[in-house]
Amino acid sequence: MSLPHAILTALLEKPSSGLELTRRFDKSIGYFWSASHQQIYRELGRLEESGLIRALPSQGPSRGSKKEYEVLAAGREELAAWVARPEDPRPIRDPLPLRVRAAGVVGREGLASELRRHLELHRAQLAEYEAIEARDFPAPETADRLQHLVLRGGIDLETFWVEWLERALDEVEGSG
Amino acid sequence: MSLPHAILTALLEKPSSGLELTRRFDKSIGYFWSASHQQIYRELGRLEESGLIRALPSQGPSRGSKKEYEVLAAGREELAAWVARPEDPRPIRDPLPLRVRAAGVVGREGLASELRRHLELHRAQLAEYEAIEARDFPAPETADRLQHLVLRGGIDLETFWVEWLERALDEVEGSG
DNA sequence: GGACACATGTAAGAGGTTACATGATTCG
DNA sequence: CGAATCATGTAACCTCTTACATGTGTCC
Repeated sequence: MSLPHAILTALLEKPSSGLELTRRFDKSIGYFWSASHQQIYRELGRLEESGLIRALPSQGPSRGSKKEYEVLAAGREELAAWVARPEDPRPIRDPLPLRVRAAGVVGREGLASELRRHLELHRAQLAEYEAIEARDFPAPETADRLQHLVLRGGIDLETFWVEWLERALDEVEGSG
Repeated sequence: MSLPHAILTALLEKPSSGLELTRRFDKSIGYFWSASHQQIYRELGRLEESGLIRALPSQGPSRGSKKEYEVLAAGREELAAWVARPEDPRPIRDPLPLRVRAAGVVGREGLASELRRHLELHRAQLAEYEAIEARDFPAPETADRLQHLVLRGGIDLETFWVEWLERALDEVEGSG
């Protein structure tokens, strides 16, 4: 039940249309959540129906023409409640370490190239985040500290992957 | 499409029943994948139907009595192919950093206690993994290097969370 | 035989992915 | 007006979660 809250947060930061939200999910929200446009449109419909957001007045048909949403008081309250609501960490599900383990059983053929490919992808993501940090959070800061904290999380998580993949490649190429 | 491959790996390491698999998923497989017993029984059925595994001969009804599975040649081949198959990293979805970001918009009420709770959970998980490492991988090793690598991944990932949560708590308690 | 752990299974529904459908706007 | 892009939406399907159902073996 996190997608609706991710959307509420994004809409509070700035009222937007579905496609704009989709793009923002690809960027900053995407540090820790992702969603396709199909998911977002469906969820916007549900949120509107439950009275947590509303579409800004506009004319024209529903298909094809832009529709902007803003958060209502009930939506802000729901989001504030969610921040404090106890919710356990999600179980982890990442196929890559699983594949490394499988390689230990059935052989390492083809593993190294996949590890290299993933390493490059994570390095690129890390570089992107670091560029964002340099641009948006220069110098000892005063504001937006929580948003910076989330970005640091993204950076540190990508750093973890890069380092783990480097070690994995050492192991696989060194002895395989 | 990773659950079937996780099961194939586990069954190759040791032929097992559904419940035994469930327990092993809670332990070592669980470093990077989790699954409920419902998922596992369903997937075992599918894998058997596709001819990748088979149930070891036994008598008795299907409900209530133990049923062990082993991997067939086709299953081993499928797993080896999966190790080498290009597959992009999964999009990240973690609600906790999202909640931190939401707190930046609607206020930090109740956030610190959730962060503390998660910090304790991750510290406990980290301690558990480190105990496993001390027990199963003492001294400069010779074998099981890939499995150790996966465990190190689990340890480093938990370490990331612990450090990020400590920083987050500093931020939230220090100024909030 | 009652309680309890062991063990397998069914069903409904939410969340996510993939593929496709359709209208509006802009630019050459 | 044709093509590309912007923009919203539908449908089918798969995975995962939650709740429940049912049978077996053991110990008292």
